[in-house]
Amino acid sequence: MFSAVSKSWWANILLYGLSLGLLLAALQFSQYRLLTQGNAEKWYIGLVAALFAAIGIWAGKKLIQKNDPQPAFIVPEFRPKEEVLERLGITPRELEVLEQMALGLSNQEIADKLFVSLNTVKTHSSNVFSKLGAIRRTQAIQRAKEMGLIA
Amino acid sequence: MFSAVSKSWWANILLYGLSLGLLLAALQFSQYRLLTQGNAEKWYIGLVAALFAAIGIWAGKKLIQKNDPQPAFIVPEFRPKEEVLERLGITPRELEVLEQMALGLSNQEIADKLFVSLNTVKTHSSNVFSKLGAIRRTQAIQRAKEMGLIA
DNA sequence: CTTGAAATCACCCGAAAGTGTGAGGGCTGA
DNA sequence: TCAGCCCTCACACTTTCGGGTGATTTCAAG
Repeated sequence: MFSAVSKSWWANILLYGLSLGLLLAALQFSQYRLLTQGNAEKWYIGLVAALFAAIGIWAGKKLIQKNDPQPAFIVPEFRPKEEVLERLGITPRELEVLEQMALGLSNQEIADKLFVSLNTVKTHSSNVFSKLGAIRRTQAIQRAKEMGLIA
Repeated sequence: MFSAVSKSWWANILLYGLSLGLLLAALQFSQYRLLTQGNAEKWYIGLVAALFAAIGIWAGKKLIQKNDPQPAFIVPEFRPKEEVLERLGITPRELEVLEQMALGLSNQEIADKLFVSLNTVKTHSSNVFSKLGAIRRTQAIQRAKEMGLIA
């Protein structure tokens, strides 16, 4: 995720630099044609200014959009924070139960989905609660979300 | 909310136009001083281009930040989607109960917090469940979140 | 081989959640 | 004034949760 953001960012920087370079080149080229006509300078300067303001707006827009970590449609791929899991001693199975809980499933439904008994799910969820310092499943979900354990 | 956005937007347009005008004026003024020095034009043009690119980026940034409702760090201020609330017929009080539920509070705690009886909270939550098509509070929370009703 | 963590399951019991029904008061628009 | 919505509360009932305790199995590390 971090590398992806950096990559987009550098791509935009390069893109912006490239566009700026190209425009400067075009500018250099047309300079000799226009400057010979005498009083065209003020229009020329104005045009350049407007053009670069426009490209600036465009570039700024692009940069901001990429810097914002909330694209929401590109890659919502979620990864639970391993360090928190280890610190709290939450096992993989317990995390699975926690995830299903957050989806709004009952213990019985989780049991069916994970092919274990209802009692097993209860045990797992009880362990999760104590490890999260929660006394209700809604509380556990809330805490897990703000800790980055579940999406 | 809508009027505020429009206001900010127009303020930015005005600000940008003003800056552009000032720069053009400064440009006009310095033109006669610099152009007399002969080969200063290319540097001059480049400076103008860079300057306007910079101001363009700044303006674009400002405009985007105001237009984009997802800045994430500037204003986390959350607003439930009114159209969804109306479509489902969820009343203000029901939404309040829903929000407290999502924070992991029990019905009794919600009752204490909102200064109503436990039975009242139960009634509200029952109504919320049926309106959201949920049969459990965790499910209701999940649905409400993906519908943008709660944070 | 022993020890321990993880996963599995069972039973009991109290607390919380959720359902259904009924009802009264306040406010508003027809 | 009256229908309709909202908020409020009650009570009985069923279901689900959550805590506590204990047990078995598997598997990997010591």
